[in-house]
Amino acid sequence: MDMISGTDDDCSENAESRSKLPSSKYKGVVPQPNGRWGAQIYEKHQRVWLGTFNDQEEAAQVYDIAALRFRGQNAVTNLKTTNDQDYMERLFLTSHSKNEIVDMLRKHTYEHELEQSKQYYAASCHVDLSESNTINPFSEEAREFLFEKVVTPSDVGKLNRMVIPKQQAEKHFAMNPASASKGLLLNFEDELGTVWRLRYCYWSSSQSYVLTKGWSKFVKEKNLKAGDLVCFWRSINMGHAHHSKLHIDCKPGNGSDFEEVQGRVDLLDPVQTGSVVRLFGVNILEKSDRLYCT
DNA sequence: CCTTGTGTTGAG
DNA sequence: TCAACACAAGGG
Repeated sequence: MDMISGTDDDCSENAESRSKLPSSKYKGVVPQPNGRWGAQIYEKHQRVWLGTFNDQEEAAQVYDIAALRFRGQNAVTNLKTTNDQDYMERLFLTSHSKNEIVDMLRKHTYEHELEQSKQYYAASCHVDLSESNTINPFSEEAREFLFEKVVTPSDVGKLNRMVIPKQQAEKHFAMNPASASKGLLLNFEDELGTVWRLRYCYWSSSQSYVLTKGWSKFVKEKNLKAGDLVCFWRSINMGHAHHSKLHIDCKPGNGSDFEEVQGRVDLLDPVQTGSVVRLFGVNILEKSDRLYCT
């Protein structure tokens, strides 16, 4: 019934050393002359070789990982269900360059590195979100911190908008007068690679810059609360000099209500008391440039 | 040697 | 963008 590409039945090794190689049922998986399996993915008219493996499933799995890294969460995969939300793995994938992922796959060290990172995330609670003006040496992209805001009750309320502090808006999101009334549609990518399309416009009545359409969805899905931080940054793709992407990330505030938070002078000064942040379901304490578990 | 993975082509 | 095929490069 289940004749899986006759590894043992159709090519009975006769004098016909030239028999056809068995095809794989998996995408991105190709047979090798010695009976092993190669994995490959194409990008930009070019093949990217992912290595050779003993069995199809292993090769297919490798293809899947590459596909998720190269093409995002909507990639067509063999075995991996894109639904199973492995937060850690997605973060792991998006925080490594394609070359790094490919190297791991070729050297068969991906699973190990992933586990290593999971341990690291859980143990040290380190994450490189919202680090200012830094370049991640493991990424192909340089990141430029723009600004962050502690969201107000009205930002997460029924007004379905977030006010961007005027100074920040004019500095980082310059908008020509023509677009002001209509606004601009901006794409922001979050740390998981999800793209949020937000309308950015100027409200002359209140003389303020705001994110409107799409914002309430962001608030809802990220479960943003007053006092939480929203961070904006820009990545510059080193390969294509002129392409930069906008990014948005958020993290919980320090657990107090917004009113309490407002009363605290040292809210944004981690040196003073350290702020508690929940990451991966763990409360962590932020001190200087490193994060520690509480 | 044997294995990898590139060159290449043609189908979709 | 993809797999099929042939075979040269490369390492032990």
